[in-house]
Amino acid sequence: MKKEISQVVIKRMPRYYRYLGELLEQGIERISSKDLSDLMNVTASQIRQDLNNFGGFGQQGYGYNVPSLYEEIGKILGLDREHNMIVIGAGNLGLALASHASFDKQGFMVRGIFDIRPELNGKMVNNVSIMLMDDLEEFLKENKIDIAALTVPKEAALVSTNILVSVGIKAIWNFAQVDLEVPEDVLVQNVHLSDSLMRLSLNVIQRESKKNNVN
Amino acid sequence: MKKEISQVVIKRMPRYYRYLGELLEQGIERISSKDLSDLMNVTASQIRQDLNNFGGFGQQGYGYNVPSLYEEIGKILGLDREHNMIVIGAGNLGLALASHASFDKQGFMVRGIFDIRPELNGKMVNNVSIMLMDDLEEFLKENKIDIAALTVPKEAALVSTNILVSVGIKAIWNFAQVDLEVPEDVLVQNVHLSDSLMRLSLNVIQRESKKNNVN
DNA sequence: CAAGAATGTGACTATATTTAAAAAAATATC
DNA sequence: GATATTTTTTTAAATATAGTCACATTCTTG
Repeated sequence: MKKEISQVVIKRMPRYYRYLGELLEQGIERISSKDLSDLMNVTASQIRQDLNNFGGFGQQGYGYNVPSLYEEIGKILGLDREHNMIVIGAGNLGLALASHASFDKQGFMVRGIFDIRPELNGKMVNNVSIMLMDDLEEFLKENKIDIAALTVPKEAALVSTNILVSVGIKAIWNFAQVDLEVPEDVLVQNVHLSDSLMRLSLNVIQRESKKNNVN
Repeated sequence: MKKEISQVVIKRMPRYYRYLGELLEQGIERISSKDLSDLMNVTASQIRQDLNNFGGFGQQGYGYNVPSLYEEIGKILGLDREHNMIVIGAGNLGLALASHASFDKQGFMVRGIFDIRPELNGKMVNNVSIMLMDDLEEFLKENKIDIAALTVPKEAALVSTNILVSVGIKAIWNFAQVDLEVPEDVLVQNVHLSDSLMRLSLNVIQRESKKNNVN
């Protein structure tokens, strides 16, 4: 029986990967959980426990081998394979995602961009062509797409989601300001920018009121 | 003695605000925590407890008044005031933030965009002018800016952060792939898009391996 | 081969969430 | 119009989850 890995742990994995990548660039061969914890401002035991969810990558008396741990976490994150992506919405946000170099590098390949505006049809962005929303369904039937990024307004997002789900897409990266309703086997990863900004604002206010408070 | 509000609670507040906004649009006057919980797929007790962190907004036997709760949560999130923002980086992502209509509506006003590329200097985006990075420091001294959004590469983000901090900016909305080091009184809200995408990827893999597992 | 280093793991503590009990307000009933 | 009943929030207690600590075990290294 495999234990389910909790979302809090999953959330931390990309950050480990990022720091390991930097250590790798610096040519550092080994690192202890203690040294990594100092670098990342988390406890060493959390690092050890997080990693142990996926396996024992360290070695007593030695620590962790940077190149090998980097590779292992990469595998855990699925960066050892290619992911075929499409972007729905050719606005600034959609274009930003489609032309983001580091996604390519990590194996997330944008295979198409879709928009409702006819004047954009056929335009190329970063070697990927913009197509019409009307062509989405057929495109999805002809190409094996793993992930769809939604960068369209609320209503359009709901319509698009129905198409995506009906064609069998299993992962949606949602930037629209709405919670998508999808079948159980479809994963949705939300990036609610407004929510994030409001959180920042709330924290600012909390900070202020705390400061003004006679403690 | 005021109890500190935990980040998990803060994270949920914008979502409540979003749903309350939709109820308001639909002209719904009152709602019980139970009905809201069905709508939002969280437990009713969590809603009540979350809201009670900020005050008693409900009424026994009645539930919550939608317009008034919407307004109260708005205040909590700081949407009753104007926030002056700048965007650093006039790439697609920066432009997306600068031209995002709903930020304006919620009181987050973009007052300037900064970029290193001289050819963009003076261009207008959504009634806001693009300025040179060299002019950033002076601009910040002459204008009261509350929030700076960082949409530049790693190295540029670190340089910009130093300027921002030195001039006294207290809130940074960070889209760069790096953890910023700032004094204790400066708040950083990270939006790590790559991390988010990797998390989606990891979850997809987890889902797959679970499916293939003989349980 | 022995001393030191650092992981992996189980026990403990803290935090977060849910359930349960109590209190208050609104509506129904006489 | 007073009283009983229902609704639903509050407050408190219990459970579940997450994070930390500490140590026995294992590996490295001189």
